[in-house]
Amino acid sequence: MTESEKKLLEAKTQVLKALAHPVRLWMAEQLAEGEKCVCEMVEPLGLDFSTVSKHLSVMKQAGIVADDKRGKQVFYTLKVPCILNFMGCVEAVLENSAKEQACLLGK
Amino acid sequence: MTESEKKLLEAKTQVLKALAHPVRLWMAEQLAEGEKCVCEMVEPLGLDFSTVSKHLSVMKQAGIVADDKRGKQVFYTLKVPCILNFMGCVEAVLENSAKEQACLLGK
DNA sequence: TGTATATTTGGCAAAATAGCCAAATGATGA
DNA sequence: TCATCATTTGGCTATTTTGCCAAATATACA
Repeated sequence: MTESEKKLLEAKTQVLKALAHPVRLWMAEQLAEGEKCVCEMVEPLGLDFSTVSKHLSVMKQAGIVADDKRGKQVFYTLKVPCILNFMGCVEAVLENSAKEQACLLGK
Repeated sequence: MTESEKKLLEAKTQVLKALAHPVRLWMAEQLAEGEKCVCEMVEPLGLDFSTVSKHLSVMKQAGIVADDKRGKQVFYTLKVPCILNFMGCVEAVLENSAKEQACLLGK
């Protein structure tokens, strides 16, 4: 593996990591429906404001979301909706696993 | 957020986490080209046999690979090729970020 | 200018993850 | 059966990630 292949791999990984957390995945799903400000996400998540902000900054760093400051609030949008197409695949994995589980139990 | 929504979110996250590591992503890409035994991946990665095995077990647990023991070797296959469609989206994110970076530097 | 509101940043402790080594398991063939 | 090879598991430390608190920033408005 060359150094540049390694670099590319790390870069891709960073994007994946930005989604690979329950809070951030939830945020991505929320943002898929339209922009939201930080304050709108704090309460449903039941987390500290600073924690929510940090999660959003991880996603921003990864290039998945964009922020837009308007007045006192900051609105986030999903930059790459194709990310959510992927969730169909992830759900297929889960259904598959559930089926296998059921099959094992049936024996 | 209900308890079952939380459960679903965690399950999806587990699938994403299984890909969100350079070593595991590399493995997934390799397996996309066809089955491989553990021993074939150890050397290119330059990691301990046990480390490679553990990474594969994370992916197996997540339901994205299957293992098949034949003789002394264990062969792994990618169960869900749609996972790699997603990488197109991830690459789009990276290109986007690169473009923005270039734009900022150009100013 | 001062105050209140929304958000980010720095710092810290707790939890999760990664990778190595050594030991255990499992299959093959002498 | 014994020795060997491929792999997995257990256990340990080092690193990374998470989430809270407190403090800093930024904006609007009195």
